[in-house]
Order: sequence, then C-alpha cells, then structure tokens
Amino acid sequence: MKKKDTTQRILDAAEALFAEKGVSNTSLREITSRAGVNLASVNYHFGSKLGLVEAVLKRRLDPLNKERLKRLQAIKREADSTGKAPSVRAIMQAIFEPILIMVDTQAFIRIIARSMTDPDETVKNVFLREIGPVFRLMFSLLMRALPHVPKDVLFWRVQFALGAMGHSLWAIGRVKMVPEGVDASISRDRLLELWLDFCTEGLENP
Amino acid sequence: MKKKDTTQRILDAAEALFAEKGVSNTSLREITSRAGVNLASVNYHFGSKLGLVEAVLKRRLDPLNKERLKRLQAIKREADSTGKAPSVRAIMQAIFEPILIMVDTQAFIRIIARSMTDPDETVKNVFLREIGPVFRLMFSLLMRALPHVPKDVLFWRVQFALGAMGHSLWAIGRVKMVPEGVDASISRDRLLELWLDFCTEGLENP
DNA sequence: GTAATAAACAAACATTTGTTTAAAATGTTT
DNA sequence: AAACATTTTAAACAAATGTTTGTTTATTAC
Repeated sequence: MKKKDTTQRILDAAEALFAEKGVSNTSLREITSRAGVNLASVNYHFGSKLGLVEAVLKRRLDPLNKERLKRLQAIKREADSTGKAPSVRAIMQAIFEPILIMVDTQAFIRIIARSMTDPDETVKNVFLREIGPVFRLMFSLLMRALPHVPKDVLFWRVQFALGAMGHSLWAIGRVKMVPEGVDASISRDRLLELWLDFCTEGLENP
Repeated sequence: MKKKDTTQRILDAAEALFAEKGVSNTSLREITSRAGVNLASVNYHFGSKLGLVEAVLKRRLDPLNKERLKRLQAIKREADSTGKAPSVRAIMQAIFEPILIMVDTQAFIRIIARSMTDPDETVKNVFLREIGPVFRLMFSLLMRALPHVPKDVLFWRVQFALGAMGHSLWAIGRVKMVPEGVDASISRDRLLELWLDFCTEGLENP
C-alpha cells in the first residue's frame, strides 16, 4: 500500500481546513502538519499559498461546472429542437444536483458554499472565473423559460436562489439555532427537493 | 467643533474595514491609522481585538433586533386578539425592513450581511446570540401562518429566505457578474419588495 | 491649586505568518 | 555504478500581527 501523493495529501488537508476555518485563518503549518508533510513542500509544489488556494478550488469547481454546463447545454438543445420553453425546475436542478452527485466529503460541500461568500479576494476571483459561463447560460435559459419576467427582476430572483442554495449548503449539518421540536437534520437529496420547490415558485412569480 | 470621541472613531473605522475585508483580514494598525488614533487605544478601550469585534457588531445588531422584535410582537398581539393567522409577508417584512430604515452607511449593510456568513467564530457567536429571540418568535409566527407546512420543511424554507436576504444584501452594489443588458443597480426598497415577493411565494408553497 | 484619575502616546515584546535557502535523501537515466 | 534530476527536510528569514509597558498629557474632583 503506497503512501498517497504529497500533492494530494496537501490538497486534502487544505480543503478540510479551508472549509472549516476559511482561507486566511488557516496557516501553512496547520495544513502541512495535518497532511504529514514538510512545511516547505507547499511552496515547492504550488509556488505559494495563493497557488494552493487556487488548486484546492479548481480541483472541485472545474468538474462541477463542467457537469453543470453539460446539463444546461442538453436543456438548451432540447428547447432549440422542440421550440418549447425550457423548464425552470430543470434549469435550477442542473445547477444544484451536480454538487450532490460529485460529493466525496462534507468538506467539498463547504468549499463550494464558502466560495460564494468568502471575503478573500482569491477565492472570489477563482469562483467567479469558473462559474462565469455556467451563469450566463443559466440566465439565458431562464429568460426563455420566463419571458414575462423583466430581465432586471429575474436577475435578482436568481441572486435570491443562489443565496438560498449557498446558505443552506453551508448550514447543513451545522445549524446552531433550531426551534423546539424541529428536526434540522436533512439528506442532501431532500434539501435539493425543498430548494427546487422553494425557488421554482419564487422564480415563476407572475 | 469638538473632535469625535476616540471610541466612536475606532468603531467607525473598524466597521468600514470589517465590512470591506472581513475581520481577520483587518489589522489593528489599519484600523487605528484610519481612525487617526494610537494603536494601543484599541486595547485600552475594548480590551482586545475580540472585544472590538463584539462592540462593532453589537452597536448595529442590538437596535436592529430590538426593532425586529417590536414589530414581530405587534404582529403576534394582532393575531392573538383577532384570532386570525398572521400574514407571511408581514412577518418577513418585519425581518428585512428594519435593516433599511436604520441605515447610516453602506458599511452597515455589509456588516449585517457578513454577520450571517462570516467564517469567524466571534462574528458568528455574537450574531447568533443577538438574533436568537427574534428567530424563535419569527418561527412560531410562521408556524401559525402556515399550519399546513410541516415544521421541518418550514425550517429549511426559512433558511432559504434568510440565505437569499443575506446574499442579496451582500451583493448589492458589488455584483461582479452581470449578464448582457441587465441593469443590476437597485434601490434598497425595491430589493425588499422583490425579496418579499420571492420568498413569500416560496414559503407559502402548498 | 493640587492630587487623582483617565486617556493618549511611542516603543518594545513575543508570536505567528509565508517564504527562502542549502543540504540531504530519494528516484531515474545513462 | 555514476551522473543527473526530483523531492524532502531542517533551519532560518523578514515582515506583520496582537498585546504590553512605562511615560506623558489631559481631564476631573476636592
């Protein structure tokens, strides 16, 4: 049984710690000691902490957004050929579901969720660069699905939907404030279902 | 014209910087130099950086949640006396609108928005402690407004609504990714209106 | 007016941070 | 086996961080 590649071990450790405490609250020494490698190997393999951050994010966001794009393009093809408007629910599902099917660890989920709101400039930039094409295609499809909704209104409704997604993904498993008699535990599939109900309704508002 | 109190100037400078770059990415030296006061005065007046963070948050969250609580209690009284179910829209409005009417600066908005998502433990703890009673009352009122929605489902719908609010407040004025032909600028009142439409619909889902 | 208290100040402190260096160890090729 | 390239290691580096110190200045109380 061969020891895992140093690069991988660093990425795994960094992902877990970034997810838990954020990028700027995680030191290279924490990462390397958790990974069981030498401190200097981060700079050797990734050039700098910044390079590591980018690598951690890209490892997940890249295949995730590829899958999203694939699904959205399928929806677009279908709409083009049949001439019918695409379904709002299907579009939103193409955004959320890939997160679930590509899950390895809980840290992965948090990395995605945190990418959306992290104050760190690096994180935000990588995230925006990666999601750009996905977002544009999603928006154009939603416009076709909801021709009666003004663009500017639709834009903010999409922001609401994405905010809801990010926050709930972040909250899952670590909700602090639960009212009496409520069971806040939830499966990821169920969360997807509830989210789709919620924001399909909100997006299709007349 | 007397110079502003040192404490106030520190709070103002810290709020602006925390809002812009997050707590852990802001040094005391940045804060004090922006405030035009001595470095040591933060520790003198607030004990520690942690104390300053708490003070910055409490200065805003305290009156905000007082106002929210006042409104929610009024809704409860009305429902109690008439025996009719409270309005979902009114409840959600009681959560969002106080943010708008109590606005001084843009930094204030961002402080609120960031409080909801900041990875920093201090921020999160202060935020949760402050919003606890508000959240509980809101939830119990929503249960009366929507008796047909199971508690557990309602809980996550509320998470969606809050996530949408936090994200959009954060995004306002600093949206990075805007599709062609969309005007992403929006007034706060308009945002409130759109948000209420969106999440009222989502919450009332059958 | 003088003593007591509070506030402001410059300087230094001990840590922690990301990064670099140079040597040792390991792996690969000739 | 020797030469070379790659990787790992321990040590040190400079810069930045929150905090503490001793002193000076301003304000308040008697």
